Amino acid sequence: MFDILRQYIEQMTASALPEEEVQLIRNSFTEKKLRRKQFLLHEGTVCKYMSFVVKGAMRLYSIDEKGNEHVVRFGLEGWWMSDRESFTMLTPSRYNIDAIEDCDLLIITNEALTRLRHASPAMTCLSLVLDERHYFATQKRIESSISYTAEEKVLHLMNTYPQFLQRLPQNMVASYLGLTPETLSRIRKQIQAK
Amino acid sequence: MFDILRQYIEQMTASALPEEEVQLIRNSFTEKKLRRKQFLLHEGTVCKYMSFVVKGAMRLYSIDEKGNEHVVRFGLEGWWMSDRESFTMLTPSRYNIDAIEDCDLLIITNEALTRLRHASPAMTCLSLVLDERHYFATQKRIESSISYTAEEKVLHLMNTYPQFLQRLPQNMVASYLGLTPETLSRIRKQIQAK
DNA sequence: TAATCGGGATGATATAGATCAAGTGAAAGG
DNA sequence: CCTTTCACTTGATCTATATCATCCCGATTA
Repeated sequence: MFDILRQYIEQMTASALPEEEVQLIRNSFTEKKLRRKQFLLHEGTVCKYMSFVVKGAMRLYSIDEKGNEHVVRFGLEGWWMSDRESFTMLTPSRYNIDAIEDCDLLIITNEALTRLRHASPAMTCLSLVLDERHYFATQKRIESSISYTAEEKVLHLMNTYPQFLQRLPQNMVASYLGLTPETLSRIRKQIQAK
Repeated sequence: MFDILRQYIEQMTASALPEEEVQLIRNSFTEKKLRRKQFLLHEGTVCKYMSFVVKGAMRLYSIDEKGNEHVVRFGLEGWWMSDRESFTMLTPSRYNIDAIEDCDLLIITNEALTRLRHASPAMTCLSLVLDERHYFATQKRIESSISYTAEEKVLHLMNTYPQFLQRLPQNMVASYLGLTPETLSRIRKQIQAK
């Protein structure tokens, strides 16, 4: 399980990890399995773990006063999941994280991550690279949410993350796009027809 | 002008800058004044500068095929402005940045910033702090854009950035929220009536 | 003193997308 | 194996917001 993370880090930082650093990193993470529908984070609690998704699919979502769920983000293989604000600031989260499919995770506490960042140059580098990519991706997502029609949003998603529509429940993808499931269903049909 | 940046850095990193580092930082930035409606970045060109807004107001926006402008982000005093993806990757930008009011800026090139980050611990720390804050802020903005009604979006903006509605043209704020100027105008009236 | 212009307000109307409701098929769970 | 649930589709209707068209006002500019 850890080998996947190791490969991932070497790829993202474009450098081989010295054996010493591999051990350091390995010892900082814990394996965790989550069954479908199990929670990694409950609203109102502090997000104790940052988790690396080795296998499976997760989502981070909020629930409004009317009880509607709003999917803010998905996590598939090779993605990180946590409510970063809660994780970093140790404040109670307004979000939930649960497993959409059975998951294999590698989790790390805030404390361990902080220590690791100081001890491992590769982890420092990884953080920078990920923050940068996240910045680019969210800017595009914001732009699409303020400028695009529903159909454009779906087409854009099909280009950016084609896996989402193939793999994840459509009602969750609809929520992620800020649409209703009915609208997403109709628009897909419409797109298909071309 | 530079003193503002210095204070800002000391505040954000919660530590006093040694004089040597102050000089290093000062020498990395250039002063630039921009008159209202002048551009810092034109779509199709590479974003050469990251700029710190000492005074004034700017916006980063895209233009769609129909010629509509979409404001992705504003920059007021104490904010940074650039198309980070273009700035970092040296790729042509799809965005424009121009001045909404006359601006005083401190600008830095990618090369100088990279050098500075290596030479100045404070700048390294600043980058981390800013990335983190940006992460928190964009997650909330995405959540609001997928979950809120128009009225909720306006109320949320009034809580988060009350300056925007007082200081910036309403049509630009509407665009930032993904609404039409007419809708924003009506909703404000409606909110006022309570 | 106009004449112009850009931002904002407001009314009338149109429409994209939401909501409500029903039916279907597949899969989860006892 | 049944049966209960859930995701998805489709149709009918509703409504929030967009669009279109004027009008207004204050700030430039001629």
